[in-house]
Amino acid sequence: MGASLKDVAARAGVSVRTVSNVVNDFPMVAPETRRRVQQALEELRYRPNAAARQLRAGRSGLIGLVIPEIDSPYFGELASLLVQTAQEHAWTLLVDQSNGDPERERRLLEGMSGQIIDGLIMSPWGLSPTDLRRSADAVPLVLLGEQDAAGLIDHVSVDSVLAATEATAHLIGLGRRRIAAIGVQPHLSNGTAEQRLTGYRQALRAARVAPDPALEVPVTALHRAEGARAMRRLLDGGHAPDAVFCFSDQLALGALRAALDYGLSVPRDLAVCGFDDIEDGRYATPSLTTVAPDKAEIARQALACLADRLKAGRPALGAADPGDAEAAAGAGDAPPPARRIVAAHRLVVRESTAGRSRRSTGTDRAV
Amino acid sequence: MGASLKDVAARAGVSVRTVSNVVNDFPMVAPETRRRVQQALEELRYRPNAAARQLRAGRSGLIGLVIPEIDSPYFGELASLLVQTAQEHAWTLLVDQSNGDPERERRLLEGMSGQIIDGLIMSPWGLSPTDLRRSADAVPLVLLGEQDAAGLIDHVSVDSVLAATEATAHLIGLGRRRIAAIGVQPHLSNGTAEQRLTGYRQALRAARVAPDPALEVPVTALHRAEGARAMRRLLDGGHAPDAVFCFSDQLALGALRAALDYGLSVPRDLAVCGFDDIEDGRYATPSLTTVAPDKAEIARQALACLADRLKAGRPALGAADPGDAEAAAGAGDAPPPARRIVAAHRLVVRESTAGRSRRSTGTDRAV
DNA sequence: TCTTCATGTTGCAACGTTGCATGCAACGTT
DNA sequence: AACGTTGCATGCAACGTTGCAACATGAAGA
Repeated sequence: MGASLKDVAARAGVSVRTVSNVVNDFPMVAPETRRRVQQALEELRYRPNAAARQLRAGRSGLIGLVIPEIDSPYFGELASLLVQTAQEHAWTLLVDQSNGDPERERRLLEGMSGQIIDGLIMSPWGLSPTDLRRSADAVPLVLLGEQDAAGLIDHVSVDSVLAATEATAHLIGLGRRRIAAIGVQPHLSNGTAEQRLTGYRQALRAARVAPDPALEVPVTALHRAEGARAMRRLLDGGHAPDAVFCFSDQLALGALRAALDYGLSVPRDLAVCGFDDIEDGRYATPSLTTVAPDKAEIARQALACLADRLKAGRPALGAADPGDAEAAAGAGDAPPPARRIVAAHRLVVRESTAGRSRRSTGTDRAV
Repeated sequence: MGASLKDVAARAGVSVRTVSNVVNDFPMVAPETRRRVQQALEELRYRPNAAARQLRAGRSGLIGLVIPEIDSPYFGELASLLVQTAQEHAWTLLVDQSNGDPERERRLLEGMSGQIIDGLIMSPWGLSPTDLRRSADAVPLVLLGEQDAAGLIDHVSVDSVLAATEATAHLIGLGRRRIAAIGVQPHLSNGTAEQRLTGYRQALRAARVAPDPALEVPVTALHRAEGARAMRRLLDGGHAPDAVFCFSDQLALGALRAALDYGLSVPRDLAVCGFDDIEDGRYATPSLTTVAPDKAEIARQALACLADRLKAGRPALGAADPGDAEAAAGAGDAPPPARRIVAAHRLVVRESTAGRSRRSTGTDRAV
């Protein structure tokens, strides 16, 4: 255990309180005293004890992040942005992964909630918004993802229906008509797959392309292996499509690989479009057309939303500005309704759906 | 703020201490009392306050993890394994990223160290072992990576020199003689690139292949873009190699992409080998031969090492078994010297260096 | 000289938890 | 009847920090 305020006080010959005043940069300290205390602080390598601070102040500066998988590129990139953005709020991120397991999601939610962390950002796969609402009580919660939390919980996501419509319309615009959709996930609660399927169907209907149930392929996970399996199934089953919209880039990369294995040329024989804009897709051969959610905006909005809740929720212990405290208290009476924040997205067209030569500069972000 | 022991005690009509006894499953509580308390606990949805517990007990159950980038596949996979393995130790991981910036590494090290976290796992890029030793004091520290911490700090890594030798020997075994190395990083302190370069050179020497400085290409980062740039430089500069050993899979995937853009056939014209065994490499076209560090073992060993230090370092507050406390105290006298733990690795040969047909089942982990 | 004031400095209490020591019944033993 | 023993329950203190109120000190004003 390191040095405490008491140790420093003893060494500098002042009271504990004065040391605290120096540490916290309070004005009412004589220059000479401040100097002496600062020297003692350095000599003893004093570091404030976060646990004690939190116990007093009721906040820790820690934000929990629960995602299904840290090692999936999409969540990795998102987590990275969240960690970076959190630094701007002077927050540290406590990352845990649920593997999409509802039980584990609940345990993390209840275990972290109300404890140690000031707020929680979660991308649920297994729990429904109602479950989430019931389990989360103590701290503000912001969801990432498409689930319909209808006024129950704040959440941030892109408009997946619209994005899927645009992606599918893009494929239709290439003259494709047998467009498969890979990534249907009936068992998941988060609504992502549903919304993308809805968008896909809407685009087909709008273009008067007859839907074919055989072209809607379910998967059990969003990994490459599943994408490859789905594509093989399509090709083996005699349902060969001329384009495929995958609900994630990983699925698309797996599908791409399988198609190439079957001797297909992409995009000539098969156009491939993904979703997420992960880095791998930019350097795949051919590079992958995809829907790019504005991940930086998602991170920014999620944290901003949490910041708002924190400001409103707690009576601002020791608020410096009385006017501000007033406003916070006023907002605190009627907890503001849950927000639904929609982040931007754009369709990034690359080689896997373009007519361009394969011998191009390659990526839209080449160095 | 949630309910405290005091609230529960008031409701159950017992003392605070008794509630604590129930919460902690102490035996000396009458069944009837226990029942009453438990009911009160549930009614008030009591959750123990971690800050207060830590303040008392001196430990938090939190382990810090500082890695350069969460979104790089290698560190993502490693972080994922660490989080999972940490669960077995009943630890939660606090993840932060340094971007390899020495200043930021130092800040994280000092800021986290001694505070809130019980231990720290770090993969330094910018700080030298000496710097690290100076900054880290309060909590046990385990390094991940190749740097030579010579007895200063515990660390876990694969034998990069040996692995690089094997990889290069594999390329030589294919009959290749103009073997490039992509990934030299003169400015980094972590020793990874140096060791892999050493291994590469050793293999060349052992096979009596004349080294060519023009084939050793530096990079400024381990990303795909840099790999592509390096490969273009090799091909444009008239130093066309017939094989390339990249110090990371990401570099290899970038190099692969650039080679394909130049119309080369891989592996016919150019054999490509990477390092890390990230998932992308398994599904690339062609799939990527690589050195696979045993990441699960790295995670396991790092946490086990930390667990040892924790057991030895602190006098086991309230040790249940006196014999055990004795042993811990005995070990505590002379802090055991820093350990160097070497994790296993293996060379995974895939399409990018094999003579196999391109139309294969693809990956060595196909589903 | 006595109040008023500004400027520094300090003691006390409390945040929620748990180790330790003690309290207090009811019981069986001498 | 006095005693130790056992089974439960409780009070006190402390972990390190900070809000609050109070305290000194000296200078300015009445």
